[in-house]
Amino acid sequence: MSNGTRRPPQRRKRFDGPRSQLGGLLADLRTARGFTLRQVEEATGNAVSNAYLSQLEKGRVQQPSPNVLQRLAVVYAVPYESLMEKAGYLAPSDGDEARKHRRLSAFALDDLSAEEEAELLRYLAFIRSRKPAR
Amino acid sequence: MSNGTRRPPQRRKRFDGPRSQLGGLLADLRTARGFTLRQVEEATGNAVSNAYLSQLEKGRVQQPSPNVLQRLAVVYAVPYESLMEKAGYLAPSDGDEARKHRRLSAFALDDLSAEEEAELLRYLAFIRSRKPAR
DNA sequence: GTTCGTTGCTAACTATACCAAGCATTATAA
DNA sequence: TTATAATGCTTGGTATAGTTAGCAACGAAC
Repeated sequence: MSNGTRRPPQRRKRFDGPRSQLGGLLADLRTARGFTLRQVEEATGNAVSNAYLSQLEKGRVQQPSPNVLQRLAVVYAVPYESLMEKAGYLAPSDGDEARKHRRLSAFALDDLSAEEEAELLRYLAFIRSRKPAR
Repeated sequence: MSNGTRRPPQRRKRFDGPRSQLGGLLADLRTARGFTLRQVEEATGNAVSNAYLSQLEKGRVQQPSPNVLQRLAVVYAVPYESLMEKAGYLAPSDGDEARKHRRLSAFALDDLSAEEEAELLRYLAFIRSRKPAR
């Protein structure tokens, strides 16, 4: 009752081998932002259940529908197309449109692919995990 | 055998899903080009069966997968996006959203310290150096 | 007439996306 | 300790996308 601020339990990370591309990406995006499965579920307006999101991240779903991908793209603030591509929808056949310029200028975050962003965020989380919380 | 349970001789219009805009569009596209269901099936490399195409045109399928839509878009020589839109995948409104999305919104950039930014930049360069230019 | 051959269409079935409910674990509070 | 809450994850089930096999109606040739 008394509103003690609980801290989320930390789960041990398991290394279950090579993750599916989309699953790993989604997991990285979520954890890098510090969201829980249920937070994402709510952020999508209950359009994506936490159970299903878990299955997605574990690579147990082959081809999630674009509806789901779009919701997640909004929540994670990544381009919809990159998720579609990872899901195997957008043919990588010399895709010209999805292939966007990469400037590589100063902090060209606009040009980050979702993959790169996920890696960066993961790395940032790693950096910060070594320092006391602010 | 085959006693009285015959189907009505007249092919009558079943009023099932008149509001399936996608179905009507697909039917129009096909008939306008003089294709038969089986011709389209073959034109898609047997990726879309004639039976399923019939269901699509009759509006019996709610949301065909993008794979199917892309195949049909190629066969009918129409933009993929229009079929996606008709299928209800791409949001019709939202104005000119698709161009550039805001990125990293959840992970405020101003939250980065100078050291963190520098480290991320170096890491980004490292990431990109490992991948051949796309 | 009776065969073919083609048309659109449907029934029956399989595969799987997706959810509701719950479980195991961890952490905090009493 | 025990209770409560929050986490990731699994299980059982339902809805539906998509296929294979086939049917009835229409011709054209025999």
